[in-house]
Formats: sequence, structure tokens, C-alpha cells
Amino acid sequence: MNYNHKKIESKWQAFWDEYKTFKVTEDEHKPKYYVLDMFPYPSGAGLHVGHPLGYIATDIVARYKRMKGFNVLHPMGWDAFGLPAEQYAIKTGTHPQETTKKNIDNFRRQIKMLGFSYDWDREINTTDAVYVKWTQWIFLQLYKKGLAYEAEVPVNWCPELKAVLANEEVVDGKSDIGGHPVYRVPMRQWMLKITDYAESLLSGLDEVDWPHSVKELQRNWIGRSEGADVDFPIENSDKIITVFTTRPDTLFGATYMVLAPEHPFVDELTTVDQKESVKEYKETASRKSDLERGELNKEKTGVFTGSYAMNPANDEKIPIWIADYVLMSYGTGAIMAVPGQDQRDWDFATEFDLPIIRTVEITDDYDGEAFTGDGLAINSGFLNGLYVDDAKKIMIKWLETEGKGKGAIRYKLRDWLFSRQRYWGEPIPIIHYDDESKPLEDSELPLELPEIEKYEPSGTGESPLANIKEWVEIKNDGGEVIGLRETNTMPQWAGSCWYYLRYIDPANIDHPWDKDKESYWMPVDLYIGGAEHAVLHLLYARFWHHVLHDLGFVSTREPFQKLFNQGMILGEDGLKMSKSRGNVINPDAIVNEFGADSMRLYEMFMGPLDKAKPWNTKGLQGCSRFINKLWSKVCSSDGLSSYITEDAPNDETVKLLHQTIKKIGEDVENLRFNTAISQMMIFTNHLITLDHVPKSVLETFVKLLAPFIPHVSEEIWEYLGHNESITYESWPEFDEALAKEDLITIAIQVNGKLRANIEISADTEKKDVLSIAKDNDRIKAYLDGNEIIKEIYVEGRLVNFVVK
RNA sequence: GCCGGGAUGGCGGAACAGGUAGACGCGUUGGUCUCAAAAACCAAUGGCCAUUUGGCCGUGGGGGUUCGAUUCCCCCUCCCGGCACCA
Repeated sequence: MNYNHKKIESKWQAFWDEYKTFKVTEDEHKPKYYVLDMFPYPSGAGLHVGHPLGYIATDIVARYKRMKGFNVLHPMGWDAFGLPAEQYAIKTGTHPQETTKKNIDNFRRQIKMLGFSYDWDREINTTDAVYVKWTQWIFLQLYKKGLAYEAEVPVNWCPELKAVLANEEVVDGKSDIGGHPVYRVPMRQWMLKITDYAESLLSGLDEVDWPHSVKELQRNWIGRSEGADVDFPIENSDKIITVFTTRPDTLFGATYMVLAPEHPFVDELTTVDQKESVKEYKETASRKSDLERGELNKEKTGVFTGSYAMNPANDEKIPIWIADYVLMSYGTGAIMAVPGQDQRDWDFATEFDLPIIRTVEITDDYDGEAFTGDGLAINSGFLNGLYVDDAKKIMIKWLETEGKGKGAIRYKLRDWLFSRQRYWGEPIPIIHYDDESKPLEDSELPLELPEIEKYEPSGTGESPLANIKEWVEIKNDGGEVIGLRETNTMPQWAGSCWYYLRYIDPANIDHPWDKDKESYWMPVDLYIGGAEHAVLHLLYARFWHHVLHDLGFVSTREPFQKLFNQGMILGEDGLKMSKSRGNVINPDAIVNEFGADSMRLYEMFMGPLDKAKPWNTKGLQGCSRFINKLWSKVCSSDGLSSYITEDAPNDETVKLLHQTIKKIGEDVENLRFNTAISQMMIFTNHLITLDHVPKSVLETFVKLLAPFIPHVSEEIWEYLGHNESITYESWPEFDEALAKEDLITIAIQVNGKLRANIEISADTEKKDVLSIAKDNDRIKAYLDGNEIIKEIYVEGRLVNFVVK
């Protein structure tokens, strides 16, 4: 008889809600475990089956850890600011708050239907006024620490969207949304000085248990380079151009210099006869979109300024050029060009007929252009004969003693562009007065969004808030306007930078979180989410956390101890699920037909959690069948089935049960849910062959199932005569001795080829195993007439005879 | 181009720490039940050869180390993710 998943699942979900089964508070007597999901942006489309994949995994871990005696914090909330609700508002006039609420209600319903063990009393929403208050408060902590500043910076201006975009919203020079061209235009912006934390963010990676790939991604993003700042005096000027180079050893080969077109010295260095071409080049460069600067423009362009610098190594006169392959935003915005050792410089030198000097010896058969490998220094004065590493060190030392430069470290990481010209975000709590900008007092927070009628951007690059005079203008008692509110809002990342801290103390109105609670729960022990957040969210959140740590607000340096990225679930056609492809699987339909337990089980059974894998409803049916098989063996319509008896289990059942306890426990600890489920199936297949299923065996087995398929497990648990939820039952212990096989199969190989299998008792000694093997008829035939030159015995595994 | 990850039956995937490749599930085939079908249950299922015992081949391709390689080393191909003139 099939079990009634609808009845059982709604029954237990109601039970958990009513008794607040998963509510948690600090408990010093228990070890804590904080298991966190990346909270969702509640979109209008609702969940597809890929979204809850990570939630299922964390839920299994949460439930498992509770049974292992941990005090488990497992919360859920909503990252609810964001562009879609605002765009919907622009189109329909619906307040984003309304849209957001509706979407959250739908998401909550869908998430709840899967039976997750969240402590719903801790639910948070980044758009709630109390939450916004503390987001703004943290911003002000950054501001007061000098980490938030305003600057005229070239931003990604998208004329089509009439909006400034963040770097991460620009892909290949086009807007991530819509694919419109994006240009660099200077505008006043709020920036966060994440670059001050480059070293801290880099070294912190060594402390955390994260996927290797994510650490590498962050390391590359931070982009630390060691090298030297080298000063080049300019001919007929007392100005000095400082360049950053990772190859100070090649200084003797620097045959020209290049400045970024935006470099502040350019105008001054331009000679009269070069003025026209420099001006023209600068203008062209500034008009270029990122797309044109990047991919489309592989051939080098540039113009000579007319001025010369002195190579500090050999006092050679070298020309100063400008070219847009040098970026103002990295290093000093100027480079020394060493075409012999750098392919970009080689290309440029070839294009403009500049001299090329090799400073690293190449082999006779080297047929490349610039040589970037290791070798002996040549044409390099006092460096000649040294390998690259040594030559770098000697050159840096020389520069430092001569006062011509010094060792330096640079990062690719840029400061974080923190302002958005939008309505639906946290207002930046700053007022601009004539002579200065001032933050709001803590008591004035939260600064809430005003009601507005039109959500369109102002079109000038300012946010819609700029049009709300009564909100923007700060007046004195006499009604004079004395100040203007900042109209930029924060990016969506802001709310997600600290939500994991708010979960710890979600209702606190006096503080963002209680210190004692924070030190009890932090750090997050396990954080699961999509790999698309490998850099931005995880880097920004770490940045804030490092700052909060330096300010003494949090007790750990790193927020997320262990991180894991779940893979994508693809459509049945093996392609990414999307509405346009029509291959989206809706969890509502799946839960309705097969139940939440089947869906949970299948998603975990599909394969390793971190891999992308295609959905297959037939496969899901297999999991559903498994639950039904078990159910119909152990349950009848009104209680336990007649197979369940008080008998003692037989040896084989005991052995398999203990193997199963061991396997499932180890697999859950290592997030290998697919193989844990495979073991459940093996055990169930065994139970089905039994005439009598001992009640004690079923009790133990149901506990193993509970984290995976909690509804049906609760139901069976109740059938077994328990009044309490299975949630806090203790996880079964296994006995290694009982799990051990007493009869084992040994493979017998001759010259590495399998020729026979023998069954022997597990404690048979080596010499006996060998003699039994030799006595085997099949093996005899292979050994006959041959000389055994080697006998290999791998305990409990195989025997290999090497014969000649 | 650079960095990271991957490639195992018809499909999703297993395989301790170098030790019987293909667990578990799907699919397929045959059977039971049925008037029939579905569901359920039982059995078989990597390929090739062989009437059976059995033999040979087989973890993207090529080499190597080893008694023994999906696993370690070298070279190559393809796929996925990220970065991309970062000096």
C-alpha cells in the first residue's frame, strides 16, 4: 500500500510549527552548530527544483547534528532589496514593498512545503526598517573608520538603462541585464575602501575550510603582486614618474615608458608638436566603452608625448608614450616597457618601431617573441649571470640603496563602488551641508525610504529619490534649506553582508546583535550556497566582518568556517533550466505528486552535491518507490505491519545495520548524501527479504532516515509508539565489531589477472590464505608448470601470484 | 591566453590510502499477476567471442612507474566555471 504523503507531510509540518520543534536558544551545555544557507532573493518566478538543493543538504546536516547532541542554529530569511521589484514598480506603479511581500509569501510557502527545520522565529528580511537600521549603522561604522568616502570616479554608465552599474553588473562591456553598451563616465560616488583589507582578506583564506577553487578565485580577484616601484626622472623636468613592475630585474631592458591616457602628468609632458595627436588620442580613449577597450581592440594603439625619461639603471634616454593598454586604475597608471620580456610591450614596440633589448638569455631554439621564462640575465650590468629571482632581489636592493625605488606590493582589487542610483535599497544615511557631509546620529536611524509616485531613475544618473524635495531637503527652524540628503542607495550586497549576524539575535532593537550571543554562535560552521557568489558576496561579507572584528563587534575574524558550493540541477535535456527553454521543473508539482520526502531524497541521490547534474523524473520515481517499499513492509494502514516483531535480529541483519549506521554517519559528515542513500536502499532491500523485522532494528533505522525523509520518519516513529518528535532522538552508535564481516571474499590473481574468488573466514592467517589459494583447482591450472616468483597478499582483499 | 575543476555501461553515478571496475538508482529485456494495461513483484543486464566450464577487451587518447593503475607521473584532446592588456 502506498503511503499518503500529503496527509503525513501536512500533519508533521503543522506539528513542527505548533510545537516550535526547531526553535533554538543559546545553551552552554551543548556544543553549538551554525548551519547556514545563502538566503534567497524572492523573485516573482518562485522556486524551481534547483533552488532548494542546498537547503535540503543543510537541512539534513542540521537534523543530523541535532541528533548528535548539537545545539543547532538553522535560520532562513530574505534578501529582498533588488532591481526586479523596482523595475516592476517602474512598469506597473506597484510599490516594491508590495511585490516583495507577495514574493516572500510564495517563497516561504514553497520552502516550508519541503519540511525544512528552520527556526522560523528568526526569519529576517533585509528590507524591514529594523534591519535597514542596522545595515545603515554598520555603514556608519565603516564611515567613521574612514573606510567610506566619496569620489569622482569613472563609473559604468549605461545610457540605455539610465543607470550606473557596478563592475560585476558589466559583462564584456555590456550591461548584465539587457546587454546594453556601457561607458566610463566620471561621477560622484560612494566607495568602500576594501583595498585597505586586501592583505587581511588574502591571509584570512588560509584559515577557512573552503573549496580550493573558491579560495583561488578570491586570491586571483585580490590579485596580489610583488615587485618594485621604480622612479624615472623626466628630462628637462623635476617631475618623477613612478612605475610599478613585477620584473625589476628587467630594468636594463626598459626601452620606453607608457602612461595611461588619464595619467595626471600627460598634459605637462606633452610637447608642443605632439599636442594635437595626444589630445585626440585622449579623447578617443575616453569615449571608448569597455568593450572596445577590451576584446575588440587587440592591436596596440598609442601616441608619443614628445618627452623623455631616464632609465635609472643605465641613464639611457627613453621616450614616454601614452597608450590605453596601460590602465590608470592599476599600479601607478604608468609602466616601464620591457618588450624583450613582456609580450604586450613587444607588440607595442613592434607596432611603433621601438627598440627591443633582451635581458634574459634565451635558448637557441626559442622561436617566441617576448621571453617571460626564467634564465640568466644579460645586457643588465651588475645583474648579468643571475637567475630571475636573484636578479629581482639584487635590483630591489640596488634601487633602495640608490634611492631610485623600493620593493612594493600591489593588488588588482579595487575599492568597492557602493552607491546605486536606485530607489529600492537602503538610503545612505548622510547629509550634505555646504561645507561638509555629516552622518546621521544613531538615534536618527533607520533612515527610511519616502513614498514616491514615480520609480524611474532621474535620468541624470541620480536616483529617483533626488526628485523628492521634501525628503531630500533639510531645513532649519526658519524653513531655509541647509542641507541635502544623500540620494544614492546601497547595493543589494549590503544586506547580505551581515545577515548571518542578525540571525543570531533577530529581534534586538538596541543593538545589531548581542555580544554574548554572537560569541556563542559564531563562526558559521557550515555555509552552503551557489558558486556564483564565490567572489562578490563572499568577499564583501568577509570585508565587513574583518572590519567589525577590528572594531571589536564580532569575536571571529572569518565569518564562514566551512563553505560548500552546491552544483546546478539541469533540465531533463541536460541544459540549464530556464523559462525560455521550457525545461523548468516546478517543485510544487513534484511535491504534490510524489511528496517532499521523495523530492528531498532524490535531489540528494542524484549525485555529488557539488556537481551539475540533469533532472530525471524517472529517477525521482525510483526514490519514491524506495520510500513506498519501506513503508509497505513496515507499516499498514493503521500502524505497524505484521512483519514487525519483538524478535531479536539475526546476525546478518545486525551486521548490515551497523555497517549502515557507520556508512550514513560518515557520509553525512562529508556531505556525501548520494552514497548514504544508496546504503539506505541496500538496507531496505535486505529488510524486505526478512520474514520478521525486529522492532529494535526498525527503531534504529528510522533514526538514520529521519534527517533525509523527516515526515515519513516522524510517522513511523509515532507508529513505533513514541509521543515525541524524532528530532532530538540521539543518533545511533555503531559497533565496529558488529559491523565487521566474518566471511570475506578474497580475489586470487595470477600475474595480475583475476582467476578465482575464495570465501574465507576473516581471521585466516596469511600463510593459510596462500595455501588455500594455491589449492584452488582453477588456480592450480594456472600455476602448474610455472615458477612462482612472488606472492602478494593484501589483507582481506586479494592474492596475486607472479609466475614465470 | 592564464587559473580552477572534470571525462567511468544506454543514463545519473559507486569504488578505503595503488588491490575483484561498474555499488545504488534509472532504463531495457524476460517472467509472475491481469481479460488487457498500468502499478507491484522476481530475474537478467559493460562490450565482444564461446554450446557450457570459460576467454579476450574495457574507466577520454598516447606513453611511463608497479606484481597490480579509474587512482601516481609525463604528453595530448574535449567539456564546464572564473579571469582576461592588472605591468
